[in-house]
Amino acid sequence: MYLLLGAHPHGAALQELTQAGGPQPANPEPRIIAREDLAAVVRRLENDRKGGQPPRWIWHRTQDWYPGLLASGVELERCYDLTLCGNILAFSQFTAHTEYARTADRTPAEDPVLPPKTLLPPRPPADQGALFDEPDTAPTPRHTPAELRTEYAAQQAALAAVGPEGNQRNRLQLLLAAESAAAMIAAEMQHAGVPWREDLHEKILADHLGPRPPLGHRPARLEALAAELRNLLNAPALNPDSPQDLIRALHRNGIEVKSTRKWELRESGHPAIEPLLEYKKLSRLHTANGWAWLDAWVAGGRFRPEYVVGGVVSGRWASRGGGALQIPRQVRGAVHADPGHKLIVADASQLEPRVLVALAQDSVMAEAARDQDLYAAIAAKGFGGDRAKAKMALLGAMYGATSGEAGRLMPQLARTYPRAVDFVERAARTGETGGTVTTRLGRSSPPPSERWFHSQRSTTAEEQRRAETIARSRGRFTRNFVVQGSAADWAACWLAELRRRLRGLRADGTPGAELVFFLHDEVMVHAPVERVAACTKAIEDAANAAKELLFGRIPVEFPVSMAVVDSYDHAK
DNA sequence: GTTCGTGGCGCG
DNA sequence: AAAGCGCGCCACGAAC
Repeated sequence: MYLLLGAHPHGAALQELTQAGGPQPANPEPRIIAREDLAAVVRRLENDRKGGQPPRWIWHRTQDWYPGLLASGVELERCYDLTLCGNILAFSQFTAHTEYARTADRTPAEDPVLPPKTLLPPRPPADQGALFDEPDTAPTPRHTPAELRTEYAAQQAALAAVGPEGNQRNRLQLLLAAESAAAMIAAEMQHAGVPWREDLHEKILADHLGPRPPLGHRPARLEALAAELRNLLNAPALNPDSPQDLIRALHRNGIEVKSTRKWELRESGHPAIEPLLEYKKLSRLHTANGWAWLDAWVAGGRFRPEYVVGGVVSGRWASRGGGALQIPRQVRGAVHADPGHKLIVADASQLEPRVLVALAQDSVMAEAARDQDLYAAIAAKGFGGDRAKAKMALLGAMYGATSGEAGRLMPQLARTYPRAVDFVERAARTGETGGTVTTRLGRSSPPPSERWFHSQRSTTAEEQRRAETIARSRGRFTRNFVVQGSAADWAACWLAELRRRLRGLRADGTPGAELVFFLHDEVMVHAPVERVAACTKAIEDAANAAKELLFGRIPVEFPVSMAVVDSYDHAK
């Protein structure tokens, strides 16, 4: 059963579709549901399960509906996010020949997520005066069931037009399902929150920085270091937070650095360098994850960031608020399981190189990828057992290193693994010449920038050199895009499969395990101790399922390393 | 006054 | 030792 959930001034407008492919409404007139009844109605429809399957909820954006439903205690099984799926279909090479992609708005959006094309123009309010007369009235509905149906039909038509070759239609369909599931998971994780012990966080801050300072003041430890720096650098008014101020003071003391980056500062043996690096480290803790951060982002023992699915062109998630995807190691001790619970921290080991092996079908590298430690296996084969070298070479190949040690190692890597290296090289050439590359499941890179097109028309030698720089930069982007993006495809399937299994575990109604955090190739599950074993199995099974969904049965392992801990800082 | 670009650094 | 991908956030300081 497919249910369209559209906006309506009174709450929502609901319409049932007779079948997936034929988007004909079962009820010609949408059912209007008052805002206060919505959660109850949705819950009833979700549990109705005609034919065993729960409905698939089709809506403009998961973020518009699902957080409110979760707040009312309603969890849903599946949805179709028209915005996220429309964005994929508008750009995918698999659908490039379709009407949908041809007429899509290709202007780079301010918003990372493009609205689907048929939903684009927000209609002006019918009556401007009403805004003032009835300030509590909901805004004019922008997406009626009819509009949603039109958009859904357009997207399904685009999908149906994908040829069967290379299994492209199935892959794209899988990506749309995984992306929609990801949108639900993001909302659910925000709803659940990361278990965060404020007392432990405050202890970390006090240990490093001293007691909490009055508003607008430096903590004691930072103030002391600043005083020491002013003294050592003979700069009584120095503000170490100002790079300009700082670099002038360093120069006056004969420390000839071009920037204040820490790797450059470490070169100098001046006695001021050590306290300066210490200052920078602690200052970072204070400003990024200090008391102000705690006040702003942690409440009721949970950290609740907003995740932005589709926020990165490669398909990775972004986040808004609280720097959720950059929780520094320093404060991970504050992430702590509730009594009677454990944190299961699972990490897909060396995901990107393994994805590269599978993409390139490099059977020689696949041998190394059957090993738990892929880098060590590669080192044994071509780098005289030097694991660090092997790792640097492989990362360099995926990132497009040209100089330095990584650059020098490239020929060595190419000799042993020509297929894998050739795969990323081809992606780079495609990008340099303005082409598009595509992930395993069909997410394509955006078209070249204005700057790239403009540079193509260069005439002078100087302009041509700049054009080459711009082209190489895009080559590095597309080179990395295929690997990072396909890894994101894998991770989305992993998450969706894991979510399904965790839902199964709590189907009996007992309190279950919750997905509480996701970071590119890592998930965190907060589970009652008696559920830990079932959860670790679910995580493993989900990883295997993701591999098969993407690549079928291939002789490449995607091992998951897991830690069952009370505290996040004990993982890894 | 606010907005925006930059340098720096955290994460993968 | 320090280059090569993707992000978000902070403080600063110039531009508006």
